[in-house]
Amino acid sequence: MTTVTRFAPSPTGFLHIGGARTALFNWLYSKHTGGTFLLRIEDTDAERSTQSAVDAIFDSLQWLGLNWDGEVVFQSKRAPRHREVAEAMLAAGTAYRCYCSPAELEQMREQQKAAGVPMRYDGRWRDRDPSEAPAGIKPVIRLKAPRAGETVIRDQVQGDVTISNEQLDDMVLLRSDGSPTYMLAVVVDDHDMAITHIIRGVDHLNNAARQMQIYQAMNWHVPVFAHIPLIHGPDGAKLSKRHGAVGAEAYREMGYLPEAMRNYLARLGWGHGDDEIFTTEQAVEWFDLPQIGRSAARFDYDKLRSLNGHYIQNAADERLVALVVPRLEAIAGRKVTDTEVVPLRQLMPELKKRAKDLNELAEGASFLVRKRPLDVDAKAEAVLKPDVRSLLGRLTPALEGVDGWQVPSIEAAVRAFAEAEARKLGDVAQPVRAALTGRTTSPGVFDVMTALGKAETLARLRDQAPK
RNA sequence: GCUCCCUUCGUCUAUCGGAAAGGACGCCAGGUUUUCAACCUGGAAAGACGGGUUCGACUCCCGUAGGGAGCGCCA
Repeated sequence: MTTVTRFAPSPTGFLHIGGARTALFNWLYSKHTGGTFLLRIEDTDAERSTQSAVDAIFDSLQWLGLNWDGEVVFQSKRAPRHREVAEAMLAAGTAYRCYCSPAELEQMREQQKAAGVPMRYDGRWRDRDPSEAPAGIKPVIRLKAPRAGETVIRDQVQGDVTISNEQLDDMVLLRSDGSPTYMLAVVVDDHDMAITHIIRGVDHLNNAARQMQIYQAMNWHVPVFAHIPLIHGPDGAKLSKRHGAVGAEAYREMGYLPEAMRNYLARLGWGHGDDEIFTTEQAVEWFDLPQIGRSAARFDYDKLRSLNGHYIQNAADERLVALVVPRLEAIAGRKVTDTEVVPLRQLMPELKKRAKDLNELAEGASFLVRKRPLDVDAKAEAVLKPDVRSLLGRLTPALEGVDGWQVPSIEAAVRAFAEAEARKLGDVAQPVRAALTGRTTSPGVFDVMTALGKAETLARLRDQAPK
């Protein structure tokens, strides 16, 4: 049997980072088993669903490289089929009409709460004759759930979870306006889409029991369940807006590489021995359901950044150049010219060692596109003391005579200068860095000087030398 | 309130009845260096608590505490 997995988000906002991981796990499992990965948009809540959220989901999944197979299924378009199943259940006697008003149900719940008993629909219309139906009330259709026995979910992650059927009430399948509820819709869609494995967050674990009752009522084959733990914020609390970036697209903006996200997310709640850094191909090869942990994991930015730094270091220079140029343009407030891209490309091997995200990479390269006189940050300013500035003043003439302007010739000249000044090389190099980049961190100064060219180098040095 | 789930270094995790409880991030120290970074070496750091079961428990069972999820004509 080939496996069919699915990712089924509701389009009520951006793609949550937990949702991204759920999608990743489904994707990995389908690839691992050579199966199919489907996407279904659960947009039955017309009130909260938006087109922009749908677009954001597509966009984020594509960015993460989690491509789905076949056509996207929109749940809202399947309402007639959901209704059809509800009618079939009615006909089969596994569902019934309930004429309770919302107010009546509210009252019932309050009484139950006051009495300290579980809040559940008491089944008052379960065996009542429809002829007793009050006029003017449009009924809902409820599942005639088994009242005795128990429902056990054989979960690949959580193990066997047994829930007494007494805990489960007769849930609404079809609302009074004829629209299907989520519970009905998921089951019907998963069945119709021939989903074999349902991998989703544990927040659906309790739902799984109710859904199983629908499968059983319809005599449908029950798919394999795997309920994965949730991701919490760094503080251990449920991930929410106040944690900042919770949408996948925010991570793209923050300069994370999709392969780093995949690696990090895969490692959150799943593991393969001591392996920390692995390719997506390896993840596909190794991924399996039983290896998924049962406890919630906290989102650790430091570890993500560390991984991202690793992937940046190993990324092709050309790719990084392309990713960084727009960010450089944002910093410079103008287009980056083709001639400026040349030194950027040249310095990329050194630049990328010093960045944990694309924004840091752009910041590190920004001296290449900044105009003179350079803005100098506080740390660099601290380096440029008066005596250091006069030192730079003396260095400039020494550099003017350098022929060839390549690393060896520049280095020879600077070393000779340092020696003549009875200074260590570092005493000269650090001020030069500060003057040329306005920062205290950069690639090697000789590389920077070569990239900048002789004229620009001398000009920037003179800018910082005493007048 | 009721039901279900979870609990190993600060964080992510390995362990699947017998190990000095391993790795990674972060942190600290050292090395290298032209600064920072990268890189290399070393270090501190964990089985929530209490009972069992067993010759022997991080591993199995029970309880307590803490955390999470669910209990809608939301998804």
